[in-house]
Amino acid sequence: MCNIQNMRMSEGVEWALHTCLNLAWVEEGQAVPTSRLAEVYGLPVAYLNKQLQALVRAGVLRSTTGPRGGFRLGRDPRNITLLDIVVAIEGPEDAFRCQEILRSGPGGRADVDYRKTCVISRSMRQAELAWRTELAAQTLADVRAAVERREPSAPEATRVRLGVL
Amino acid sequence: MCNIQNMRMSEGVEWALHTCLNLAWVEEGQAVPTSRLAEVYGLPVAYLNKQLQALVRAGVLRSTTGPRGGFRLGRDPRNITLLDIVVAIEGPEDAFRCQEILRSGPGGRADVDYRKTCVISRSMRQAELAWRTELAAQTLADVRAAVERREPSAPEATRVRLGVL
DNA sequence: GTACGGTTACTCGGATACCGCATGTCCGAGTTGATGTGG
DNA sequence: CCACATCAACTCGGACATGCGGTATCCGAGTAACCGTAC
Repeated sequence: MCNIQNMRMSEGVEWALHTCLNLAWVEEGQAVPTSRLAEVYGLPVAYLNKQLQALVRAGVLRSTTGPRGGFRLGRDPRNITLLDIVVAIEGPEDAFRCQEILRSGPGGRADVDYRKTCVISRSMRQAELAWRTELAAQTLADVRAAVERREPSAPEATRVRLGVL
Repeated sequence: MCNIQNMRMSEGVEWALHTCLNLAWVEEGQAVPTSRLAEVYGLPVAYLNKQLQALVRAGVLRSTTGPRGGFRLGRDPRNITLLDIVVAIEGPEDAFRCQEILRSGPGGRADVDYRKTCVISRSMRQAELAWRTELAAQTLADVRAAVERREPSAPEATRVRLGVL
């Protein structure tokens, strides 16, 4: 009896992050199909496609159909934060959803927004805000630069692996 | 097609937080059974009991069986942080689980811990650390004091409602 | 050689199954308090 | 009146169902490139 598995982020987030990073090394105008992107890490093609669709809806990626089609970044990597990618996959909702159980409690009032007044709710929101702030501070360009600093061959190697160039 | 529901924290966390706060107003030595605690917010008794069991295992609460039995705080409210309660319910695992997909990627090595080297993984961990730090900074005593400041009648009202005193 | 139309192959996109975990429920073990009886 | 043994009720604790949402898959719509043909 060990419930050590709750509150798990979708594994699609990890796929999305790495895939976006790879796309950040592709020169502008080039599109890469899902099959190539999935091949890099041996991911299930159809499911990765589904995740990328969410990124397109969020504006992080742009898609093109037909031959030579595929995905590319939707805007400059300096304007794409890690939070953008996480939110695109996981949704904008907080992990902690205040159900406002105080309303069912003693002296609960229907006209009060307990999400704002409840001390506990405020603390939880504040913590999540710190998390979001941290993620929003890191752009895709930052991550790309950090990786290049350690592995200068990464850009070239990635382009070759993706079949562009 | 709107997946706006992922990464949800168990609703039991909210129950646990409010219940622990209520118990923080009970004078030491008194135990309150699940039925009373659930009654306050109209929660399902058996399921709340299950959550409280997790808190007992974590040392946040102590339990007593038999008549006059029930739950009480396991230690001083100043030594119980919101993080303690959240971890007790959700488990110690991070929300973002690095699957180390880099290992399956180009040049992936079996002897490397990508949880530490992967730049993306590090960023995600750093963000979660900020979240944890924020939660660990708030003790149950802090929350109790904050509520009392706004509603001075809360301690007495809670004790009455719980049937103690 | 060039322009154009048809064909083909390739891509994304959303609709559709499957499965695991969180949710919800139940009954049994243990303990305490009460009660009745005997001294 | 007091001590003790028995009884009964109450509590937690873990084992057992269930439903929903994430995971995984598939096929169809649309498009761009290619190729062959005609000029």
